[in-house]
Amino acid sequence: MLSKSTEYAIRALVFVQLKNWEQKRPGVGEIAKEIEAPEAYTAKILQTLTKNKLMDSMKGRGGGFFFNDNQSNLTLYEVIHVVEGDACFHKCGFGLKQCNNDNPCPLHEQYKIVRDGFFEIVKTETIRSLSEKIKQGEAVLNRLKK
Amino acid sequence: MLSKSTEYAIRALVFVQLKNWEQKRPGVGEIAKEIEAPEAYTAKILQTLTKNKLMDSMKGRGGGFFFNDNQSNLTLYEVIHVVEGDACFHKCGFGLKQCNNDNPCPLHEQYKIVRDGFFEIVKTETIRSLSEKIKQGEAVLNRLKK
DNA sequence: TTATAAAAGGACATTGATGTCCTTTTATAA
DNA sequence: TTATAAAAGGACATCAATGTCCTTTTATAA
Ligand code: FES
Ligand code: FES
Repeated sequence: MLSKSTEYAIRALVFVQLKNWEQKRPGVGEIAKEIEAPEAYTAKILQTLTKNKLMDSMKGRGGGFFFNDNQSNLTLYEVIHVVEGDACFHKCGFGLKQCNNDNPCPLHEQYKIVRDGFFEIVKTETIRSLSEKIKQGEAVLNRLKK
Repeated sequence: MLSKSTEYAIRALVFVQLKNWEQKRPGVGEIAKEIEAPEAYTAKILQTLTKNKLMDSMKGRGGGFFFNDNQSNLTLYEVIHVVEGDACFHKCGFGLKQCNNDNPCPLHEQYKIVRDGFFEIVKTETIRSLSEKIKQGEAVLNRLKK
């Protein structure tokens, strides 16, 4: 399971993408409200994302968050990697110090399949691909009452 | 990913099963050492397990932990349920308040497959099935140097 | 019957994830 | 040029998971 911070990060990035498509650059307050996260905490997460160049930002009047052309097609994996690290893709499901094909724990064969399946998802899906589903009305960004 | 407590619990139960097959009832110290967990913390987890009747114990000289006949074929799911709850089998992978087939988040279709796959594993595998693999030498319980 | 060994249980400590608040920096509008 | 609005950043607060310590209860061996 992803950490709360990572979930916030992904939803924030998707919202920024959607807004960017409308030629807008949302700010912390607007983003926090949309993703239903505390504003100050959201600010920290956005800071991490921009510091790691997953997204860009502008200070001052009319500022906000946005993607530049280098940052299109950001995979979920890259976000996870930056926000919580990628331990979950290597970890032994049974709790051994390292997962090891040649000296497996009794869950290894089955666990590896789900773990690798999740890895495949986050390497394939991008902020853009998720945003497109939402734009097309095939999925939702939040459960806020209209 | 399972919590550390759950991992300790599962490995502890497997060790108890293996020892029971040798007509022995291990104590906290022996269990903690085998699963490479702090002794006092292990004691707490074992307490939770016995309080919830996943395992039995005897106090006093010659005491220790063991399974009785009602407790054979304990699924990993039951252990997870008792130790950390089963939120991870229901949670939305994108962080929405609830996962909902009819109003899906943009990760829903793919995530559900992985989540349900893991659920299937923990509903199928039991403390006994894992222990058997170890007994047969097909898998290991720890990475302790011999 | 008593000493001992073991689990049970209560209280507290540490740590990392999450969350808050306030100050500093910077870009823009007036 | 100055006031303002916005992100960046530092310091601190809270909470749950993890971990520790000590006392109480209980079963058994001597
Ligand atoms: S060794 Fe446990 S999952 Fe690979
Ligand atoms: S709604 Fe997100 S996983 Fe089902």
